[in-house]
Amino acid sequence: MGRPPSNDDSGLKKGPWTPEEDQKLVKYIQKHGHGSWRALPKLAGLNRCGKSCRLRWTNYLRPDIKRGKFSQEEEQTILNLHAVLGNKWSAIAGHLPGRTDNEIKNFWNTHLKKKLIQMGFDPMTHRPRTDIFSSLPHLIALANLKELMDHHSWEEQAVRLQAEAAQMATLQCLQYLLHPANNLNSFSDMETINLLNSVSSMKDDLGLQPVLHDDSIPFLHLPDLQIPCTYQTPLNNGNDIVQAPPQLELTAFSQGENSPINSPWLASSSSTPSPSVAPPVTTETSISNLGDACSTSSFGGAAPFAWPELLLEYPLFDHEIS
DNA sequence: AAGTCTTACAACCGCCAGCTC
DNA sequence: AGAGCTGGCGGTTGTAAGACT
Repeated sequence: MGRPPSNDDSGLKKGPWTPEEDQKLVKYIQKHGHGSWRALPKLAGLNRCGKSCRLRWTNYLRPDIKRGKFSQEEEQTILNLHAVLGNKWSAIAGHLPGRTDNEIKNFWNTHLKKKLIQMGFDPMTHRPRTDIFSSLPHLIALANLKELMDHHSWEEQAVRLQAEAAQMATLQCLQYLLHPANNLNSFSDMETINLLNSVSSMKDDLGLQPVLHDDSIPFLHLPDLQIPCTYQTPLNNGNDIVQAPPQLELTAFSQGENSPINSPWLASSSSTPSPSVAPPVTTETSISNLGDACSTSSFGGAAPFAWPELLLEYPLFDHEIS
């Protein structure tokens, strides 16, 4: 791996390091310390620039470097720290003894970033992406197809895929709404509309039939979770849609329950219509048994994850998507 | 078996902050 | 004050190795 040996304009060697060069560098630093990196190459008998020597030492040759695969614990630490620190690789590396910023950066770019995207989270904000609902069934179907083909009929596969996609999308939707950063009162009209459209199109894409609730409420019926949605769209009536926001009402029901379960969260989350917005966005959300929903779904458990403001849980796939 | 695509990661590049003179 | 130097950092590149067709 790496690059072919080459020399820059000043005749200094570039590209991958040979074992002999490594040996010279290690020997010199062990005996004298690195001192001035600029002066080191000449003193150590290397035809390299000081910067190249420093990188080779700090990223590869340093004796305290831990090599090999990242453990689950390290992976979780990186996720947690990245949510707080962002791409501050050196700061993250400071919390992982023996790991270099370069190694963590590479691991992030090749593994964790993709993993978050596949789970439907924005790797930069660590928040659920609201634009992925329509593609979820496809993603999950790809992940499950091979395994399922070995054991089930196409009809069974279709039913299971629909259920899993619906659960996943629902959980992400609810987690997004639950996140304190998504202050429901501060939802922009377009965000709310997009969210509703996502839920609505998800329902359509999955072929789930709405069940009428109270004769008027489109009721998205999911295997473990039920979400009644009342909304008015597009409400434009010839006016700008932005001036006529929809009304969103989401209530989570636990499996087997006929009525929503009261939760402390509900009391603190009910929004009061803001007088400054006319007509106001009125959004009420109650969530219960989110943990149950996780455990009864096929996500394979949940791993604790620290949002900057709150400890939430990322539902983890029990399988890799390739 | 051969060609193509994807993944992993070492190494490079450019920018910037801090220090010295 | 500001020019030059140095080291550190994050982003990007290039390619070997493995996977896939």
